[in-house]
Formats: sequence, structure tokens, C-alpha cells
Amino acid sequence: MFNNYNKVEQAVLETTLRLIIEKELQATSMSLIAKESGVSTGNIYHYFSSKEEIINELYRGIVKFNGEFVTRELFTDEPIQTRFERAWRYVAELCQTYSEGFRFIEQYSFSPYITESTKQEAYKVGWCAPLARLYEEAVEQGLFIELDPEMMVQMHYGSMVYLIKGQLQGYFPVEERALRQVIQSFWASVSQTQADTKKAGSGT
Amino acid sequence: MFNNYNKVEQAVLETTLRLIIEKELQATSMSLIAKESGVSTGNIYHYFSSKEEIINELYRGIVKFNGEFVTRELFTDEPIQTRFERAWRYVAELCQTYSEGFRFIEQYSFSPYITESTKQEAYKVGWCAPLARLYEEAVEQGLFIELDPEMMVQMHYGSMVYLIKGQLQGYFPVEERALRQVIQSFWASVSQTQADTKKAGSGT
Amino acid sequence: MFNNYNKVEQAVLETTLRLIIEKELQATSMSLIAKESGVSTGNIYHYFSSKEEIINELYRGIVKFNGEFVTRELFTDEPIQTRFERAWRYVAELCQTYSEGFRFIEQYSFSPYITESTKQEAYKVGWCAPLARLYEEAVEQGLFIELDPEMMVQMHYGSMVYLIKGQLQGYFPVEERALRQVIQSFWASVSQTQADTKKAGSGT
Amino acid sequence: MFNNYNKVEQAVLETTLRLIIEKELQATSMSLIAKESGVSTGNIYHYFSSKEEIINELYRGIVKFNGEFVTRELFTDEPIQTRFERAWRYVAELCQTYSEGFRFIEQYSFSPYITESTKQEAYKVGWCAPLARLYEEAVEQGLFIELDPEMMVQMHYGSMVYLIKGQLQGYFPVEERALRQVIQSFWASVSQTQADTKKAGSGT
DNA sequence: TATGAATGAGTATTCATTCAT
DNA sequence: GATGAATGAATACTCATTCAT
Repeated sequence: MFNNYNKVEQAVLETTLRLIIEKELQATSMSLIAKESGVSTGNIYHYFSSKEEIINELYRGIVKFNGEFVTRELFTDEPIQTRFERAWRYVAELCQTYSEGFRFIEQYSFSPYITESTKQEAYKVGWCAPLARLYEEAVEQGLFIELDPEMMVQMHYGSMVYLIKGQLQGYFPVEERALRQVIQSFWASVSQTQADTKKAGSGT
Repeated sequence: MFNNYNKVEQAVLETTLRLIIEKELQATSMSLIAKESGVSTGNIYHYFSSKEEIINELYRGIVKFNGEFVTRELFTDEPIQTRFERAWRYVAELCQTYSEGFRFIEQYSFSPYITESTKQEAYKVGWCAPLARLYEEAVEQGLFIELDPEMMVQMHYGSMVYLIKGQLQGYFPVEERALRQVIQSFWASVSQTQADTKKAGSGT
Repeated sequence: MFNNYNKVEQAVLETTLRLIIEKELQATSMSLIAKESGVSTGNIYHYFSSKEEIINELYRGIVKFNGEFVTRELFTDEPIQTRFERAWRYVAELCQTYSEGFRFIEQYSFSPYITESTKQEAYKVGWCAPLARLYEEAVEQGLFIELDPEMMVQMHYGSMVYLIKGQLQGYFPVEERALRQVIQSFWASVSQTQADTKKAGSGT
Repeated sequence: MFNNYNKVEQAVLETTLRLIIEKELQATSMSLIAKESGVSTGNIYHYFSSKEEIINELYRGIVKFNGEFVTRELFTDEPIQTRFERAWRYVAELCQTYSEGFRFIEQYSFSPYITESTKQEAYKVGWCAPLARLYEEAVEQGLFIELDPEMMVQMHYGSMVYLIKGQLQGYFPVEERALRQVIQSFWASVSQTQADTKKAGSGT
């Protein structure tokens, strides 16, 4: 996951990620990171200026990895729906396969520990913006209702997050069939046709 | 928000909630809680056995409050859609009006700091289970697609969470019109009619 | 020496003074102060906000003590020379009897560890200013040459300091007879009569 | 100032002196010395066995330099007073022109960091002993009172130190006229004639 | 010679918790 | 009940020194 880093950095980042998921940030002391990563405390500080920097680097690294993972094949000449479904499948796969990274981002994306500049930097390499562009296309083509594309992506991502969370916590399994339905429901929830029907149906 | 507690407990819980949202858990020391709440450390330990207990009590108290807030008028004899829409409006109102509680639950629902027993206890008084019952009704009546009701509630809640998060972080505003559309999209995303249409449309 | 402080503060200040003289500031760790003073580290921080504050409080306390010690009976109606000689005797006695305080002030009066505000505060309670007033009187009465009184006090104090330093380091003993001569030489060095004679004699 | 050393040693010593004066010993880490001097830590340890050795070498080097500076033309056949005045002028010039060295010696001459052997070695190359020999001559010739020559040198040096300190701290300026008076007062303070007069005058 | 990555004991300070009053 | 002084283990971080290259 941290291929762009040297051996020491990689060991530190991987260990830190694992420990934070296992035990929480406050219980993840530098000396524990040192012991578990096999890098001495002094040397950790040779590569990272502070604990905060490790956490922020972790954040950046994961978001970048996730971004590349999800946006593969996003801008092909296939139909929008095909690409839409594939992207959300990748998101689901990502959250399940790299669940530590997923949980980390979930828990710390709103933490003061992650600086504003890290968040901004991360936004540029994440998948939310590219996916929002796909949604925008869909809106332009009259496929989707006229809602802020970013908002729609967030909503769908929220659904996915809570689905995975429910699964990770053992509330319910997320099988292939359910996943297919879920992704279809994403499309349905903002699709133009349905929206019209709906508006009529809701009668408000 | 903590009406069931005595004065001291109330002061401690309210102060702790405010501080945790302002500064994070690790920066919220017992002595700070003591100073800000006007209750001496010794006396805090008279009412709570540990810091962990305060946090867990906070969790329980907020979830209970939220549960009562959202499930008001949930089981009337109005049409399902009416009650569905009102419930989600209450959720939105809750998250926006009592945003500290919302953020706290968001941040700590997956934290090891909150014990399993607290989470289970909380589940019983929260609004997810009752709302899932409403969804179940809708499935039984053929209004909703055949998906685990809990799963659907989680998905919709996830959307709402990320919507509010986006708003709280200033990414986009959530105005009345958008909120109406969003709640309609919740209905649409799992409504039977649309699902059929969709299945046909998607062509997979 | 630290009578104005409570028991804990007194223990900490006395221990710190002793250790700093024995081992230097950098070798005087908080945990050592804690161990030697019998006050736990946590409790030291209950009374002092930081190590720097301890050192600064030490400085203030010693200077105040010294000031009171030396300026006893400085402004009586005795002849200036009597008071002059007594004051310098007190300085000598002080440096010898309370040599730890003397050495501490010597070593740290120019250290960045002692803040400007401490130095200013200390100046007001020290003995240099009162003694300079005595010198001023002597200048006004034509007893002393026309040199900045502060400068003269500093010069004489410097002599005294180096005398005591030499003694403390074992270079030479400072006996009663020598001390008398030294104090006389202080008077002589700035006395008007001699200065005139000298100017003539030096012939430059 | 460190002409007897090779390039690397010179860079290290000069950098260390500057840093210690700027920031104090405890804030002058080896890595800072390495960075500022352009010599890697490893290489510093090739030339100096420890940090302590650097400090001690600094001490020796400065004292040697000072010694040579002050004792120039000390043992000519000019009158004692001429040589006396010139020596003290050199001391004043030294303290003002090479103030970093002056301050270093001042601060560390009584520090446990400087070993006894360094101090003894330094004594042999410093200016105190030669100047004391001049004082001894003066005593022998009946010019000076019968006081330990070393003691007298220390006293006068102390005066000079505190004069310069007062100036460096901005308490008062030390102009040419004042300096002349001061050096005359040194002579006066221990001159035989004056001493007699004084003894009579003091009447104790 | 020269480099700078690596070490790990040591630093000041914090903080949940206890307990005498 | 209520106080806040006292405890001391734990924390993030530093730094003199070593050593493989």
C-alpha cells in the first residue's frame, strides 16, 4: 500500500495503520510503533518530524492509493452507467479488501489531527472529485436529476460506508446479490426517469 | 439533553461533550472537564467510576435522546411514505440542531473506547431498529425491494450523515429543496416500482 | 532561605539549588529533583508550571534574600564610610555563608533561562540599587570621584565576586586581614583625594 | 581565533562558540553543530572524542588566545605603571572585541563541564599568572600594598568583568574617559602611597 | 577521511486516578 | 457529599554517540 516510500517509512506507516485500527490513536504510542515496526524511536524521527506527521502521511498515502484504485477505467468510452457501476464496485472492493485504510480514513477524516492542508492535498488525489465529474456528465445528459454532483457522490459514498460498517460490525453480510441491488439503488435514487415518476407519486 | 441525570452528572456530561467536539478525546483531560464543569475531580469520580464511563454514559445518553427525537410519531396510522419522510426529516433536524451529539456518535461509534455492551444497550434505545421496522412493513406491503431492512436504513442513514458532514465542512449547503429531493431519492432508491423499471433499464 | 514559600515549594527550591550547584542545570532533571526533594514529579507541576519557572523562582528568591541581608542598616545616620564598609562586609559574609545562592546567581544571571522580567523584578529587590544610592551620596559630598555610581558598585562587586571565586576554588584564602584591606581598597579606588593625587602622579 | 587547529577543528570550534553564546550549552546539540559547521557528526567524532572535549578544547583555545593577546609587551623595560595600564587596556579591548570568547570563559570557568585538568592547563597559558608577576614586582618595589598579587589581579579582573558585563547588558556605556579612570582606580586601589593615606583617613 | 542513518537511554511534562481532609 | 493536593506511570520527543558504507 505504501510503495512510494522507502523501507523504514513503509514499516512505520504500515505498523501505525494497523495499531491505530487495533487500538486507537491515543493508545498507539511512538514507543509501541517503534517496537512493532522494528524501527527505533530515534530513527522514526529521522524520517517523520512528529507523530502528527506520521498520521497525516498515512492519510495522504491511503487517499492516494484509494484514488488510483477507484478511478481505474473511469474515463473510458463505455456508457455512463457501466462506468458508474464499476466505480462503485471498486469502492466496495476497496473498502472490503483494504478495510484498515477504509476505517482509518473514516475515523480520522474529521479529526483535528489531520491538518487542513493534508485534507486539501488529499482531495486532489482522491476519487470523489473524478467520480463527481462522471455524475456531472450524467446530469448534463439528462440521466440524473439536477442535484449538486458532489452532494450525490457524498450521499452514495455515505451509503456505501454504512453498508460496509454494518458488515464489518457483523450486523449483516453484504453478498454479491445485495451489492448489485445497492449499486442499482444508487443509480435509481438519482436517475431522472424515476425522479419524475417519484415526484408525481409522492404527491407533495 | 441529559434530563434524566442529576445536576452534577449533567454538568459533567455536557462539558465533556462540548470539549470532545472542540478538542478531541485525547485533549479532553479529566482536570479540564473538572475545571470547565465546575465539579472537582474527586467529585467526578464520585459519580463516574472512570473517564471511560463518562464517555460511555455520554454515548448512551445521546443515542437515547436521538432515539426519542426521531421515533416520535413513527407508528401512527398515516401512510408509510408520510411517516418515512417525517422520520428522515427528524433525522436531518437532529443532526443539524444537535450537531455535537451527532458528531460525537459519528466519531465514536466505531471506537474501542465505547464498549460492546454500551453499543448493544444503545442499539435498543436508538432509532435504527424502529425505523427498520417501518422499512420491513414497506417490504411486506410490496412497496420496497427485497433487501434487508436494516441494511436499507443504514444506507440511507449513511447518505444523511455524509450530507450533513458535507454541509458542516462547508462543501455545499443543504437547503430545504435539496433535503426534499434527498429524502425522495431515499424512497426512490428502494421503491419497488423504480427497481423494476431500473432492472429493465440497466440491461445487465 | 525560602521562608516565604510553603513546604513543598521550599523543598523543591532548596533541592534544585543544591543540585544545580553540584551538577549543573542540564544534569538536574525533574525526576532527580523529585526524588531528592521527596515531592513527586506530578506534584512539582502542581506548584510550578515548568522547570524554567522553578529556576526563575529560585533566582527571585535568592536575590530577595540577598537584598535584605546586605541592606540591613544601610541607611542609618552613621558616617558614609562606616556604612560602606559594613555593606561590603555583609556582601562578603553573604557570599561565603550562602555560597550556593551566590554561585547560582553568578552562573545564571546572564543565562537566557532567566527571563528578562525575572531580572527586572529581581533588580528591584536586590542590593545593587540601594548601595548605588550610598555611592551617589558619597559623590555628592565630594568623597568619591565623579563616576557613575552604578558602575562603581558593579566594579567593586566584581572584585568581591572574583575574590570569593578565588577562595572557593582554593586559589587563596580570604582572611579577615585581607578582607579589611580589600574593602579599604574599594574605598581608596574611588575616593576623591587619592584620585587627584593619582591624576598628577600618572602623568599621562 | 583558532589558528593552531586544522580546518575541520576550526570550523567546529568556531561554530560551537557562536552557538553556545547564542543559545546556551544545553541548546547546542551535536547535530546542530554539525549542520552549522558543515561537518558531519561522524566526522566531528573523528576529530573530537566527545562533546565535552569540544567544550574543553574551546576553553583551552580561548584562554591561550587571550593570554597571548594580553601579555604582549608585558615584560619590557618600561615603568611598571605603563605596563600595568597597557595590560588592563588590552584586557578591556579583548573583552570587547572578542566578546564571545570572553562570555564563554565567564560562563564556563566554574562549570563542572570544564575539567580540572583543563582549568590547570589553561591557567599556565592564561594572562593571570604573568600579570600577577608584574603585581609582585610592584609589591617588591614598594609600589603596591602587601596583598597576595594573585588576589589583586583577580579583584581587578572582577571589576573589569563586571564593567564589561554592565556595558554588554546596556546598563551603562564604558567610554574612553571612564576606562582611563577605571584603570587608574585599579592602580590607586592597591598603591602603597594611597594605602597609607587611606589607613590614616579611615581611622578604624 | 567522510557521511548520515541508526540507536535507545534520557528529557520535560501530562493525566487518570486516589485519598486525606 | 465535596475538595484538590498528591501520585507516578506513561507520553512525545531529543540527542550524544556509533557504525556500516
